[in-house]
Amino acid sequence: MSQTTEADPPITARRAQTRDRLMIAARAVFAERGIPGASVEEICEAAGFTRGAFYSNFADKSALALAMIEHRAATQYAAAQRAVDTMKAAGDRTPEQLLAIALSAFELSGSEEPRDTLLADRELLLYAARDPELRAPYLAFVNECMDQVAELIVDAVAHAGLRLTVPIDHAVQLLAAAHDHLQVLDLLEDTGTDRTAVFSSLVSAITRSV
Amino acid sequence: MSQTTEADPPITARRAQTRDRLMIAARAVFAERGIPGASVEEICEAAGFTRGAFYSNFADKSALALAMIEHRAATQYAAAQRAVDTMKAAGDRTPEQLLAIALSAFELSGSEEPRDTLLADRELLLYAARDPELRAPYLAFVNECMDQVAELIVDAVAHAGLRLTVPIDHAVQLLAAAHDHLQVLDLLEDTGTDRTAVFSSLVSAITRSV
DNA sequence: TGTACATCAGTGAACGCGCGTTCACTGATGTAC
DNA sequence: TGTACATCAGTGAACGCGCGTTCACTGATGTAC
Repeated sequence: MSQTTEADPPITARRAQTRDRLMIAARAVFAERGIPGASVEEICEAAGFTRGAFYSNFADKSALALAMIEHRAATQYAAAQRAVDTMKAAGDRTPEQLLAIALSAFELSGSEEPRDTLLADRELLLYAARDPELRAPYLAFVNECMDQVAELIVDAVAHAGLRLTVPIDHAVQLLAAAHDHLQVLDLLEDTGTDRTAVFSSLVSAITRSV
Repeated sequence: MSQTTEADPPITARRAQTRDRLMIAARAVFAERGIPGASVEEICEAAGFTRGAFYSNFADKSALALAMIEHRAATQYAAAQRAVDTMKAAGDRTPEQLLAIALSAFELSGSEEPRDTLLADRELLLYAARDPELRAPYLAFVNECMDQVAELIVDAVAHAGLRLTVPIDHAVQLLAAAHDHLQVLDLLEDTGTDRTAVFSSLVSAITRSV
Protein backbone atom coordinates (compact mmCIF):
# COMPACT_ATOMS: atom_id res chain seq x y z
CA MET A 1 0.00 0.00 0.00
CA SER A 2 2.25 2.79 1.25
CA GLN A 3 5.21 1.28 -0.59
CA THR A 4 6.96 3.75 -2.82
CA THR A 5 8.71 2.89 -6.03
CA GLU A 6 12.10 4.15 -4.94
CA ALA A 7 13.70 2.84 -1.79
CA ASP A 8 13.35 5.75 0.63
CA PRO A 9 16.07 5.98 3.27
CA PRO A 10 15.34 4.29 6.59
CA ILE A 11 13.93 6.68 9.15
CA THR A 12 16.42 7.10 11.96
CA ALA A 13 15.45 8.75 15.24
CA ARG A 14 17.19 11.92 14.19
CA ARG A 15 15.36 12.10 10.90
CA ALA A 16 12.06 11.43 12.63
CA GLN A 17 12.73 14.37 14.91
CA THR A 18 13.55 16.64 12.00
CA ARG A 19 10.39 15.59 10.23
CA ASP A 20 8.38 16.31 13.36
CA ARG A 21 9.83 19.77 13.77
CA LEU A 22 9.07 20.49 10.13
CA MET A 23 5.50 19.26 10.48
CA ILE A 24 4.88 21.33 13.59
CA ALA A 25 6.30 24.42 11.94
CA ALA A 26 4.26 23.69 8.83
CA ARG A 27 1.04 23.68 10.81
CA ALA A 28 1.59 27.27 11.91
CA VAL A 29 2.68 28.40 8.46
CA PHE A 30 -0.22 26.60 6.77
CA ALA A 31 -2.60 28.33 9.17
CA GLU A 32 -1.06 31.69 8.43
CA ARG A 33 -0.66 31.52 4.66
CA GLY A 34 -2.73 28.58 3.50
CA ILE A 35 -1.05 25.50 2.09
CA PRO A 36 -0.66 26.78 -1.47
CA GLY A 37 0.72 30.04 -0.12
CA ALA A 38 3.16 28.48 2.31
CA SER A 39 6.70 28.47 0.97
CA VAL A 40 9.11 25.71 1.82
CA GLU A 41 11.48 28.50 2.76
CA GLU A 42 9.18 29.87 5.44
CA ILE A 43 8.42 26.45 6.89
CA CYS A 44 12.12 25.71 7.17
CA GLU A 45 12.86 29.05 8.74
CA ALA A 46 10.09 28.50 11.30
CA ALA A 47 11.49 25.07 12.08
CA GLY A 48 15.08 26.30 12.26
CA PHE A 49 16.38 24.42 9.24
CA THR A 50 17.61 25.30 5.79
CA ARG A 51 15.77 24.23 2.71
CA GLY A 52 18.17 21.40 2.00
CA ALA A 53 17.00 19.69 5.16
CA PHE A 54 13.46 19.82 3.90
CA TYR A 55 14.24 18.18 0.59
CA SER A 56 16.32 15.59 2.35
CA ASN A 57 13.17 14.57 4.22
CA PHE A 58 10.26 15.24 1.89
CA ALA A 59 9.94 15.09 -1.86
CA ASP A 60 7.91 18.28 -1.86
CA LYS A 61 5.21 20.19 0.00
CA SER A 62 2.59 17.67 -1.02
CA ALA A 63 4.55 14.85 0.61
CA LEU A 64 4.73 16.92 3.78
CA ALA A 65 0.96 17.39 3.72
CA LEU A 66 0.49 13.66 3.28
CA ALA A 67 2.81 12.96 6.21
CA MET A 68 0.82 15.41 8.34
CA ILE A 69 -2.44 13.67 7.47
CA GLU A 70 -0.99 10.26 8.23
CA HIS A 71 0.48 11.56 11.46
CA ARG A 72 -2.88 12.90 12.57
CA ALA A 73 -4.54 9.60 11.75
CA ALA A 74 -1.92 7.76 13.74
CA THR A 75 -2.31 9.88 16.85
CA GLN A 76 -6.07 10.06 16.70
CA TYR A 77 -6.50 7.11 19.01
CA ALA A 78 -4.81 8.83 21.91
CA ALA A 79 -7.05 11.85 21.49
CA ALA A 80 -10.15 9.68 21.58
CA GLN A 81 -8.86 8.00 24.70
CA ARG A 82 -8.33 11.34 26.39
CA ALA A 83 -11.76 12.47 25.35
CA VAL A 84 -13.39 9.49 27.03
CA ASP A 85 -11.35 10.01 30.17
CA THR A 86 -12.16 13.71 30.30
CA MET A 87 -15.82 12.92 29.96
CA LYS A 88 -15.89 10.29 32.66
CA ALA A 89 -13.91 12.48 35.03
CA ALA A 90 -16.36 15.32 34.54
CA GLY A 91 -18.80 14.13 37.19
CA ASP A 92 -22.49 14.57 36.69
CA ARG A 93 -23.38 16.98 33.99
CA THR A 94 -26.16 17.25 31.49
CA PRO A 95 -25.74 15.03 28.45
CA GLU A 96 -25.16 18.12 26.33
CA GLN A 97 -22.31 19.19 28.53
CA LEU A 98 -20.82 15.73 28.49
CA LEU A 99 -20.78 15.59 24.73
CA ALA A 100 -19.50 19.11 24.38
CA ILE A 101 -16.65 18.41 26.78
CA ALA A 102 -15.79 15.18 25.06
CA LEU A 103 -15.81 16.64 21.57
CA SER A 104 -13.66 19.57 22.62
CA ALA A 105 -11.08 17.30 24.19
CA PHE A 106 -11.23 15.28 21.04
CA GLU A 107 -10.74 17.92 18.43
CA LEU A 108 -8.17 20.20 19.99
CA SER A 109 -5.93 17.26 20.58
CA GLY A 110 -2.61 19.04 20.67
CA SER A 111 -1.49 21.61 23.18
CA GLU A 112 -0.65 24.13 20.47
CA GLU A 113 -2.52 27.18 19.30
CA PRO A 114 -6.02 25.83 18.78
CA ARG A 115 -6.81 28.33 16.08
CA ASP A 116 -3.78 27.27 14.08
CA THR A 117 -4.77 23.65 14.37
CA LEU A 118 -8.27 24.48 13.23
CA LEU A 119 -7.13 26.51 10.25
CA ALA A 120 -4.42 24.06 9.25
CA ASP A 121 -6.85 21.21 9.43
CA ARG A 122 -9.29 22.90 7.13
CA GLU A 123 -6.43 23.70 4.80
CA LEU A 124 -5.49 20.05 4.77
CA LEU A 125 -9.07 19.11 4.01
CA LEU A 126 -9.24 21.39 1.01
CA TYR A 127 -5.81 20.38 -0.15
CA ALA A 128 -6.77 16.72 0.08
CA ALA A 129 -10.07 17.31 -1.69
CA ARG A 130 -8.16 18.75 -4.63
CA ASP A 131 -5.44 16.13 -4.80
CA PRO A 132 -6.59 12.61 -5.77
CA GLU A 133 -3.52 11.13 -4.05
CA LEU A 134 -4.48 12.66 -0.74
CA ARG A 135 -8.20 12.07 -0.85
CA ALA A 136 -8.11 8.49 0.34
CA PRO A 137 -5.71 9.08 3.25
CA TYR A 138 -7.71 12.06 4.39
CA LEU A 139 -10.98 10.21 4.13
CA ALA A 140 -9.46 7.39 6.16
CA PHE A 141 -8.54 9.91 8.83
CA VAL A 142 -12.05 11.36 8.83
CA ASN A 143 -13.63 7.94 9.06
CA GLU A 144 -11.41 7.03 11.96
CA CYS A 145 -12.52 10.16 13.75
CA MET A 146 -16.13 9.28 13.06
CA ASP A 147 -15.72 5.80 14.49
CA GLN A 148 -14.21 7.21 17.61
CA VAL A 149 -16.94 9.81 17.93
CA ALA A 150 -19.40 6.93 17.66
CA GLU A 151 -17.84 5.20 20.65
CA LEU A 152 -17.83 8.49 22.49
CA ILE A 153 -21.51 8.98 21.85
CA VAL A 154 -22.42 5.48 22.92
CA ASP A 155 -20.52 6.02 26.15
CA ALA A 156 -21.95 9.45 26.81
CA VAL A 157 -25.51 8.45 26.07
CA ALA A 158 -25.31 5.41 28.33
CA HIS A 159 -23.56 7.44 31.01
CA ALA A 160 -26.41 9.96 30.97
CA GLY A 161 -29.24 7.46 30.87
CA LEU A 162 -30.48 8.33 27.41
CA ARG A 163 -31.15 6.63 24.13
CA LEU A 164 -30.73 7.91 20.59
CA THR A 165 -33.76 8.72 18.44
CA VAL A 166 -31.73 8.46 15.24
CA PRO A 167 -29.33 5.75 14.02
CA ILE A 168 -25.92 5.98 15.62
CA ASP A 169 -24.12 6.75 12.37
CA HIS A 170 -26.51 9.59 11.66
CA ALA A 171 -25.94 10.90 15.16
CA VAL A 172 -22.19 10.84 14.51
CA GLN A 173 -22.50 12.78 11.28
CA LEU A 174 -24.84 15.32 12.79
CA LEU A 175 -22.76 15.94 15.89
CA ALA A 176 -19.60 16.21 13.83
CA ALA A 177 -21.38 18.56 11.45
CA ALA A 178 -22.60 20.80 14.25
CA HIS A 179 -19.20 20.78 15.86
CA ASP A 180 -17.45 21.75 12.63
CA HIS A 181 -19.98 24.42 11.89
CA LEU A 182 -19.64 26.02 15.29
CA GLN A 183 -15.87 25.98 14.90
CA VAL A 184 -16.26 27.89 11.67
CA LEU A 185 -18.25 30.55 13.47
CA ASP A 186 -15.34 30.78 15.89
CA LEU A 187 -12.91 31.24 13.03
CA LEU A 188 -15.01 34.08 11.69
CA GLU A 189 -15.34 35.53 15.16
CA ASP A 190 -19.08 35.56 14.96
CA THR A 191 -20.48 36.75 18.25
CA GLY A 192 -24.18 36.50 17.63
CA THR A 193 -24.55 32.76 18.11
CA ASP A 194 -24.72 30.87 21.36
CA ARG A 195 -22.73 27.79 20.41
CA THR A 196 -23.52 25.80 23.51
CA ALA A 197 -27.23 26.33 23.09
CA VAL A 198 -27.21 25.21 19.48
CA PHE A 199 -25.29 22.12 20.41
CA SER A 200 -27.67 21.37 23.27
CA SER A 201 -30.65 21.67 20.98
CA LEU A 202 -29.18 19.06 18.70
CA VAL A 203 -28.40 16.67 21.53
CA SER A 204 -31.93 17.04 22.93
CA ALA A 205 -33.41 16.55 19.50
CA ILE A 206 -31.62 13.28 18.83
CA THR A 207 -31.97 11.75 22.31
CA ARG A 208 -34.77 10.76 24.62
CA SER A 209 -34.59 9.75 28.26
CA VAL A 210 -34.97 6.03 28.83
CA MET B 1 -18.80 52.16 4.79
CA SER B 2 -17.50 50.86 1.49
CA GLN B 3 -15.92 54.20 0.77
CA THR B 4 -12.24 54.00 -0.07
CA THR B 5 -9.70 56.66 0.70
CA GLU B 6 -8.65 57.20 -2.89
CA ALA B 7 -11.27 58.12 -5.44
CA ASP B 8 -11.65 54.91 -7.42
CA PRO B 9 -12.68 55.35 -11.06
CA PRO B 10 -16.40 55.21 -11.77
CA ILE B 11 -17.51 51.75 -12.82
CA THR B 12 -18.64 51.90 -16.39
CA ALA B 13 -20.61 49.03 -17.93
CA ARG B 14 -17.50 47.86 -19.73
CA ARG B 15 -15.45 47.77 -16.56
CA ALA B 16 -18.22 45.93 -14.76
CA GLN B 17 -18.19 43.30 -17.45
CA THR B 18 -14.44 42.93 -17.22
CA ARG B 19 -14.64 42.57 -13.47
CA ASP B 20 -17.33 39.93 -13.87
CA ARG B 21 -15.27 37.90 -16.30
CA LEU B 22 -12.30 38.10 -13.97
CA MET B 23 -14.40 37.00 -10.99
CA ILE B 24 -15.89 34.07 -12.88
CA ALA B 25 -12.47 32.97 -14.06
CA ALA B 26 -11.12 33.41 -10.56
CA ARG B 27 -13.68 31.04 -9.14
CA ALA B 28 -12.40 28.21 -11.31
CA VAL B 29 -8.76 29.03 -10.62
CA PHE B 30 -9.36 29.38 -6.89
CA ALA B 31 -11.04 25.98 -6.91
CA GLU B 32 -8.15 24.44 -8.79
CA ARG B 33 -5.20 25.99 -6.96
CA GLY B 34 -6.56 27.50 -3.80
CA ILE B 35 -6.60 31.26 -3.34
CA PRO B 36 -3.02 31.62 -2.11
CA GLY B 37 -1.84 29.40 -4.95
CA ALA B 38 -3.79 31.17 -7.66
CA SER B 39 -1.63 33.54 -9.68
CA VAL B 40 -3.03 36.73 -11.12
CA GLU B 41 -1.47 35.56 -14.37
CA GLU B 42 -3.54 32.37 -14.48
CA ILE B 43 -6.77 34.16 -13.60
CA CYS B 44 -6.21 36.67 -16.39
CA GLU B 45 -5.37 33.96 -18.88
CA ALA B 46 -8.53 32.07 -17.96
CA ALA B 47 -10.57 35.25 -18.37
CA GLY B 48 -8.87 36.18 -21.64
CA PHE B 49 -7.13 39.31 -20.39
CA THR B 50 -3.59 40.39 -19.76
CA ARG B 51 -2.38 41.22 -16.30
CA GLY B 52 -2.59 44.93 -16.89
CA ALA B 53 -6.36 44.63 -17.15
CA PHE B 54 -6.43 43.00 -13.75
CA TYR B 55 -4.51 45.77 -12.02
CA SER B 56 -6.61 48.34 -13.77
CA ASN B 57 -9.65 46.81 -12.02
CA PHE B 58 -8.40 45.47 -8.71
CA ALA B 59 -5.68 46.60 -6.38
CA ASP B 60 -4.59 43.01 -5.82
CA LYS B 61 -5.86 39.46 -5.36
CA SER B 62 -7.28 40.31 -1.97
CA ALA B 63 -9.45 43.06 -3.48
CA LEU B 64 -10.72 40.54 -6.00
CA ALA B 65 -11.63 38.14 -3.20
CA LEU B 66 -13.48 40.92 -1.41
CA ALA B 67 -15.37 41.77 -4.57
CA MET B 68 -16.33 38.13 -4.97
CA ILE B 69 -17.65 37.97 -1.44
CA GLU B 70 -19.63 41.17 -1.89
CA HIS B 71 -20.96 39.94 -5.19
CA ARG B 72 -22.17 36.72 -3.63
CA ALA B 73 -23.86 38.61 -0.84
CA ALA B 74 -25.57 40.85 -3.37
CA THR B 75 -26.95 38.00 -5.46
CA GLN B 76 -27.95 35.86 -2.53
CA TYR B 77 -31.48 37.18 -2.53
CA ALA B 78 -32.24 35.83 -5.99
CA ALA B 79 -30.98 32.41 -4.98
CA ALA B 80 -33.24 32.38 -1.94
CA GLN B 81 -36.17 33.40 -4.12
CA ARG B 82 -35.47 30.56 -6.52
CA ALA B 83 -35.15 28.13 -3.65
CA VAL B 84 -38.60 29.02 -2.36
CA ASP B 85 -40.08 28.72 -5.83
CA THR B 86 -38.44 25.38 -6.46
CA MET B 87 -39.79 24.11 -3.18
CA LYS B 88 -43.33 25.26 -3.77
CA ALA B 89 -43.33 23.89 -7.30
CA ALA B 90 -42.20 20.51 -6.05
CA GLY B 91 -45.71 19.26 -5.26
CA ASP B 92 -46.27 17.07 -2.27
CA ARG B 93 -43.15 15.56 -0.85
CA THR B 94 -41.98 14.64 2.59
CA PRO B 95 -40.70 17.58 4.64
CA GLU B 96 -37.19 16.15 4.39
CA GLN B 97 -37.39 16.18 0.63
CA LEU B 98 -38.77 19.69 0.62
CA LEU B 99 -35.91 21.02 2.68
CA ALA B 100 -33.30 19.09 0.77
CA ILE B 101 -34.61 20.42 -2.53
CA ALA B 102 -34.77 23.95 -1.23
CA LEU B 103 -31.28 23.91 0.24
CA SER B 104 -29.79 22.48 -2.93
CA ALA B 105 -31.41 25.13 -5.07
CA PHE B 106 -30.13 27.64 -2.58
CA GLU B 107 -26.51 26.66 -2.37
CA LEU B 108 -25.64 25.77 -5.94
CA SER B 109 -26.99 29.09 -7.05
CA GLY B 110 -25.03 29.55 -10.25
CA SER B 111 -25.20 27.40 -13.33
CA GLU B 112 -21.46 26.72 -13.25
CA GLU B 113 -19.50 23.71 -12.14
CA PRO B 114 -20.96 23.00 -8.72
CA ARG B 115 -17.75 21.46 -7.43
CA ASP B 116 -15.79 24.58 -8.34
CA THR B 117 -18.32 26.77 -6.57
CA LEU B 118 -18.11 24.58 -3.51
CA LEU B 119 -14.32 24.58 -3.41
CA ALA B 120 -14.01 28.27 -4.19
CA ASP B 121 -16.50 29.10 -1.50
CA ARG B 122 -14.56 27.19 1.12
CA GLU B 123 -11.41 28.88 -0.07
CA LEU B 124 -13.06 32.24 0.38
CA LEU B 125 -14.16 31.25 3.86
CA LEU B 126 -10.63 30.34 4.90
CA TYR B 127 -9.18 33.36 3.20
CA ALA B 128 -11.66 35.61 4.99
CA ALA B 129 -11.03 33.90 8.32
CA ARG B 130 -7.35 34.78 7.98
CA ASP B 131 -7.76 38.35 6.82
CA PRO B 132 -9.31 40.76 9.35
CA GLU B 133 -10.44 43.03 6.51
CA LEU B 134 -12.50 40.27 4.94
CA ARG B 135 -13.94 38.74 8.08
CA ALA B 136 -16.77 41.18 8.50
CA PRO B 137 -17.93 41.10 4.86
CA TYR B 138 -17.83 37.33 4.85
CA LEU B 139 -19.70 37.08 8.10
CA ALA B 140 -22.32 39.45 6.70
CA PHE B 141 -22.72 37.14 3.73
CA VAL B 142 -23.05 34.10 5.98
CA ASN B 143 -25.60 35.82 8.15
CA GLU B 144 -27.64 36.82 5.16
CA CYS B 145 -27.68 33.21 4.04
CA MET B 146 -28.79 32.16 7.48
CA ASP B 147 -31.66 34.63 7.49
CA GLN B 148 -32.82 33.36 4.16
CA VAL B 149 -32.52 29.76 5.26
CA ALA B 150 -34.68 30.73 8.22
CA GLU B 151 -37.43 31.97 5.94
CA LEU B 152 -37.07 28.84 3.87
CA ILE B 153 -37.49 26.66 6.92
CA VAL B 154 -40.53 28.52 8.15
CA ASP B 155 -42.12 28.13 4.73
CA ALA B 156 -41.22 24.48 4.39
CA VAL B 157 -42.35 23.57 7.86
CA ALA B 158 -45.69 25.31 7.44
CA HIS B 159 -46.08 23.83 3.98
CA ALA B 160 -45.61 20.35 5.39
CA GLY B 161 -47.82 20.78 8.43
CA LEU B 162 -45.07 20.51 11.02
CA ARG B 163 -43.68 22.50 13.88
CA LEU B 164 -40.11 22.88 15.07
CA THR B 165 -38.99 21.29 18.34
CA VAL B 166 -35.99 23.63 18.60
CA PRO B 167 -35.73 27.41 18.27
CA ILE B 168 -35.74 28.59 14.69
CA ASP B 169 -32.21 30.01 14.83
CA HIS B 170 -30.90 26.72 16.18
CA ALA B 171 -32.71 24.90 13.40
CA VAL B 172 -31.02 27.18 10.89
CA GLN B 173 -27.56 26.54 12.28
CA LEU B 174 -28.12 22.81 12.45
CA LEU B 175 -29.51 22.48 8.94
CA ALA B 176 -26.74 24.63 7.55
CA ALA B 177 -24.20 22.60 9.48
CA ALA B 178 -25.55 19.31 8.19
CA HIS B 179 -25.71 20.67 4.68
CA ASP B 180 -22.11 21.88 4.78
CA HIS B 181 -20.90 18.68 6.30
CA LEU B 182 -22.56 16.54 3.66
CA GLN B 183 -21.06 18.73 0.98
CA VAL B 184 -17.63 18.08 2.44
CA LEU B 185 -18.22 14.36 2.15
CA ASP B 186 -19.03 14.99 -1.50
CA LEU B 187 -15.80 16.87 -1.96
CA LEU B 188 -13.88 13.94 -0.51
CA GLU B 189 -15.88 11.52 -2.62
CA ASP B 190 -16.93 9.53 0.37
CA THR B 191 -19.29 6.79 -0.75
CA GLY B 192 -20.15 5.17 2.55
CA THR B 193 -22.65 7.73 3.77
CA ASP B 194 -26.27 8.08 2.72
CA ARG B 195 -26.55 11.85 2.67
CA THR B 196 -30.29 11.99 2.22
CA ALA B 197 -30.89 9.67 5.13
CA VAL B 198 -28.71 11.71 7.48
CA PHE B 199 -30.47 14.86 6.46
CA SER B 200 -33.86 13.25 6.97
CA SER B 201 -32.89 12.12 10.44
CA LEU B 202 -32.08 15.67 11.38
CA VAL B 203 -35.31 17.05 9.99
CA SER B 204 -37.34 14.41 11.83
CA ALA B 205 -35.43 15.07 15.01
CA ILE B 206 -36.11 18.79 15.03
CA THR B 207 -39.75 18.66 13.89
CA ARG B 208 -42.99 17.17 15.08
CA SER B 209 -46.30 16.90 13.26
CA VAL B 210 -48.90 19.39 14.44
C1' DT C 1 38.91 3.69 26.22
C1' DG C 2 40.96 5.57 22.25
C1' DT C 3 41.74 6.04 17.29
C1' DA C 4 40.56 5.81 12.30
C1' DC C 5 37.31 5.56 9.10
C1' DA C 6 32.49 5.49 6.89
C1' DT C 7 28.12 7.09 6.58
C1' DC C 8 24.59 10.20 7.45
C1' DA C 9 22.03 14.64 7.98
C1' DG C 10 21.80 19.07 7.28
C1' DT C 11 24.29 23.41 5.13
C1' DG C 12 24.30 27.11 2.07
C1' DA C 13 25.44 28.74 -2.46
C1' DA C 14 23.80 28.71 -7.14
C1' DC C 15 20.55 28.48 -10.95
C1' DG C 16 16.55 29.72 -13.16
C1' DC C 17 11.76 30.43 -13.54
C1' DG C 18 7.34 32.27 -12.55
C1' DC C 19 4.97 35.87 -11.21
C1' DG C 20 3.62 40.54 -8.96
C1' DT C 21 3.69 45.05 -10.19
C1' DT C 22 4.53 49.10 -13.13
C1' DC C 23 4.01 51.95 -17.07
C1' DA C 24 4.43 53.96 -21.68
C1' DC C 25 1.56 52.72 -25.36
C1' DT C 26 -2.48 51.95 -28.69
C1' DG C 27 -6.83 50.97 -30.21
C1' DA C 28 -11.68 51.61 -28.92
C1' DT C 29 -15.36 54.39 -27.25
C1' DG C 30 -17.54 58.61 -26.47
C1' DT C 31 -18.40 63.63 -27.37
C1' DA C 32 -18.59 68.32 -29.39
C1' DC C 33 -19.61 70.91 -33.29
C1' DT D 1 -24.03 62.52 -40.65
C1' DG D 2 -19.23 63.34 -40.64
C1' DT D 3 -14.88 64.94 -38.62
C1' DA D 4 -11.56 66.00 -34.88
C1' DC D 5 -10.33 65.44 -30.52
C1' DA D 6 -10.31 63.55 -25.56
C1' DT D 7 -10.67 60.00 -22.55
C1' DC D 8 -10.82 55.36 -21.29
C1' DA D 9 -9.67 50.35 -21.02
C1' DG D 10 -6.78 47.02 -21.86
C1' DT D 11 -1.94 45.68 -23.99
C1' DG D 12 2.44 43.79 -23.49
C1' DA D 13 7.21 44.60 -22.44
C1' DA D 14 10.30 45.21 -18.59
C1' DC D 15 12.10 44.83 -13.93
C1' DG D 16 13.21 42.43 -10.01
C1' DC D 17 12.36 39.37 -6.31
C1' DG D 18 11.11 35.22 -4.00
C1' DC D 19 11.28 30.72 -4.02
C1' DG D 20 11.64 25.64 -5.71
C1' DT D 21 15.07 22.56 -6.54
C1' DT D 22 19.81 20.80 -6.88
C1' DC D 23 24.26 19.56 -5.24
C1' DA D 24 29.07 19.70 -3.71
C1' DC D 25 30.30 20.29 0.91
C1' DT D 26 31.16 19.71 6.15
C1' DG D 27 30.39 18.64 10.67
C1' DA D 28 28.11 15.11 13.53
C1' DT D 29 27.11 10.41 14.61
C1' DG D 30 28.06 5.70 14.53
C1' DT D 31 31.18 1.56 14.14
C1' DA D 32 35.21 -1.53 13.94
C1' DC D 33 39.30 -2.83 16.07
